[in-house]
Order: sequence, then structure tokens, then C-alpha cells
Amino acid sequence: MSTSNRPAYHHGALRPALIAAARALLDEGGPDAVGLREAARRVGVSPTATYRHFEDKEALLAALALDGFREFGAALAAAERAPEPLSAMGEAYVDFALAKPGMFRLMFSPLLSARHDDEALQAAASAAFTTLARGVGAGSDAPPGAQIPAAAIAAWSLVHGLSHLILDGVLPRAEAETFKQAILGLAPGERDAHGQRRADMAEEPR
Amino acid sequence: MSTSNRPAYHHGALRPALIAAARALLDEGGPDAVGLREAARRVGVSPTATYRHFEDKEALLAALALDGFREFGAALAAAERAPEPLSAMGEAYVDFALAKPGMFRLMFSPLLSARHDDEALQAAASAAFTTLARGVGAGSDAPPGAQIPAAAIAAWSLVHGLSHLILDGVLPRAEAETFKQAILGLAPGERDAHGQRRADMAEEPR
DNA sequence: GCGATGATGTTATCAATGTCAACTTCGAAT
DNA sequence: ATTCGAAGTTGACATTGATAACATCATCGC
Repeated sequence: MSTSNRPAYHHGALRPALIAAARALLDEGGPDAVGLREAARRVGVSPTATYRHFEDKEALLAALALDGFREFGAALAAAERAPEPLSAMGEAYVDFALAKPGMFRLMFSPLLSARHDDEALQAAASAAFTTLARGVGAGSDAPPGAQIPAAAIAAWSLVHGLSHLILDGVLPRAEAETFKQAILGLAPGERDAHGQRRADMAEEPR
Repeated sequence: MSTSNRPAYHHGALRPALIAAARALLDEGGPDAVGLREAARRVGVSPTATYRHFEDKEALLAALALDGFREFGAALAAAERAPEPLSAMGEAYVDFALAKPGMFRLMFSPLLSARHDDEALQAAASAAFTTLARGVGAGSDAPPGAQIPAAAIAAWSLVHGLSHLILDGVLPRAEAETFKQAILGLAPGERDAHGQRRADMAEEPR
């Protein structure tokens, strides 16, 4: 019991602690609000201690994004097991973006897209996207890396675009639910020339 | 002619010059690459001179985005006059994003979305979006500010999402043309439960 | 003409950030 | 027990956005 009163020179689990602090910053102010120094400050450690666990700031962000892609993939996988996988995954996609805007933005940030060397990150991203593609119409019979079906691209673009438009404040957040229903209802249904929406009542209210 | 040999204490047209320099930075490295000091450096003026023309860095970015929204609106308006406005505007949307990625990202950056006080910026953005909404199915009979039809939201999300996915390197840039065709061809057509795409042959090849 | 005046630029300075180098502390393996 | 490498610390540097105080110049009332 003599080790718990002094501030402990060695933190013991700095890396996860830094990731947690950075995650908080990400949630509070988006990717730009994540700083090495601020994260270190919150953990109560000197700024340069971070370099023992992350090559640079970008590596810290990559670690965050890795968690993000895993959570994202899990959410999509869960939705895939729903009775209506297509709309469930679409909803999960948008919900994730709205619930974790900072993370969502980070995951698709150009900073990370350039990180083609980070295998774990790429793997997690691929896994999530593969789940998405599977649930969205790209049959599992298609060999990996093959041409993605047009419908899958469209469905992906649809949910991704809506997520961004709402996140960026272009479309009002207050009506997010409405927009979601409009888009998801569009997937199994169809629309006429005047854009009249056919509401989809198959979704059980939760 | 005695005024042209000395470096001229007063630049004369600093504001547009700074905007041009910042625009170059934006095109080169995206929004994060735009810096007050670097812009001033390129124009050959002291860092703080910028504050005579822009309240802060964000104001400079807002000025850039203003130009961007005007160009964007013009491109959409031009597409609206095409024989097939819907797909032409969709294509114009994606093309703009791919041709001016930095600007596109800036225009939808959360930094600027928070600028609700900047009237010129909001006006230019609204103008562009109104053009888009008009061409995309929201009849001009709808009162401004009214409910946006679901189909319009969907079409917007579609092109916006595809733009982002390609821009962020998630979808390969090399196949951008293919993706564009897939999505634009999908707009007037429909697809069955298995995501089988019905290629739309109505589009004339250009 | 001409001197005050306000707009435009400049220099000096700050606080904050990412990053590097050199030193310190401490747990573990020999 | 001694050593050795991993984990943290202090100190410093360059860069950036921003403020304050000073310099320059063009223009307007006289």
C-alpha cells in the first residue's frame, strides 16, 4: 500500500489514459480540439510524455479513429442482424454520425486517409465498410476488392451525405429524424415525379 | 513615376491579394493549410497587416468560402439550364467537389456553419442551395423556408455523400467517373431488392 | 499650398502548440 | 545487488494566431 500516496512517477497506463482524454476532447470539440498538450494536461502528465506512446499527434488521432471504426463496425454489424438490414444499417450509420460527430469527422478526415501504412486502422476501416457493403446489397459471393455494385455505392453515399449535411448544420438537426425516415423510406419504396414520399410503416417504433 | 521603385508602404489592394494567396493555400493543402501568416508572407506584407482587412483568421476563411459559394451557385445554375437538369446538377455538384476539394471542404466546414452572423456568406450559401433544391424537384411553388421534399433531400444527400467519400479517399478517385454515372443513372431509374442496377440509357454520352 | 487625421502597415511581444534533445526515475532481468 | 531499458521530466525551439503601440501616407478642410 506504499505505492498509492506519492503521485507515482510512472503512470502505469498512460496510453489508454491519453486515448481516453483525447476522446473526451474529440467529443467536446471535434478533431481540431484534440491536442497533445491538452490531453497530457488532463491526464496530469508532462506534454512530452505522450511521445513515449505515440509517434506524433497524428498517431494519437489514428488510435482514436481505430476505436471509432471498431465501434462503427460493431454498430453496423448489430444492425445487419435486424429484420430489415438495409434500413437498419442506414439508420445505424446516420445515428452513429449524429451521436459521435467528432469521431465521425475524424474517421473520414483526410489526415487519416493518408495513413495507408497503419494496418490496424485500415483493417478496422475495411471491416466496417465490408459489413456495410454486405448489408447493403453487395452479395458475399463477390470476391473481395471486386467492383462495388452501383446500388451499394448509392446507398452508402445516401447515408454518408445525409450524415454530413446534418452534422455540418446545413440541414437542421431538429429535423434529423424526419430526414432519416425520408431517406430510409426511400430505399425499399419509390417516389413519384413530385418527390412525394411514401412513408414506410414497416419499421417498428422503439 | 517616383512611386514605383520603392516597395510601396501601402499595398493598395491587400484584401483581394490576401484572399488570392489564401485561395492558393486552400487549393494546395485544404482549409488547415490556410494561415494568416503564410498568406501575408506570400503577399509580401507583415503578418499583422492582415488584421486591417479581416477580423481574424476565420473571417479570412469566410471570405474564401463566400467566393466558393458563388462559384458553386454559378456552376449549379449553369447545370440547371441543361437539357436534363437533375443529372446535370448532380454531376456539377460532384465535379465541383472533385475539382476544388479544399474549397468544398471549407464550404461545409463546421467553422463556417457557426457563422450565422455573416450575412453575405449565408446569402450566397442559400442562393446556391436554393438553385440546387429547385433543380432537384422542390418546385418553385413551395414557399421559401418550407418543408424540403424528401426526394430533394435524398438527391442532395446522394451527391454530397459521394463527393465526400471520393474526396476523403474512401472510394478510389480513379473510379470517380464510374461512381458518378452509377449514382446519376440511379436518379431517374429504380432498383430491385437485390440492388441490381437498371442502367439508364437515356443519358447521351458526351 | 498645408497641416491634421484616419486608414493602412510595421515592429515588438504574448500565449499556445507540436516536437526534439538531454536528464531522471524506477521496475525487472541477470 | 547492479545494471539497463522503458517511461516521464525539464528545457528549449519554431511556428502560429492575436494584441498593443508606433510609423507612413493619402486626402480633406482650410
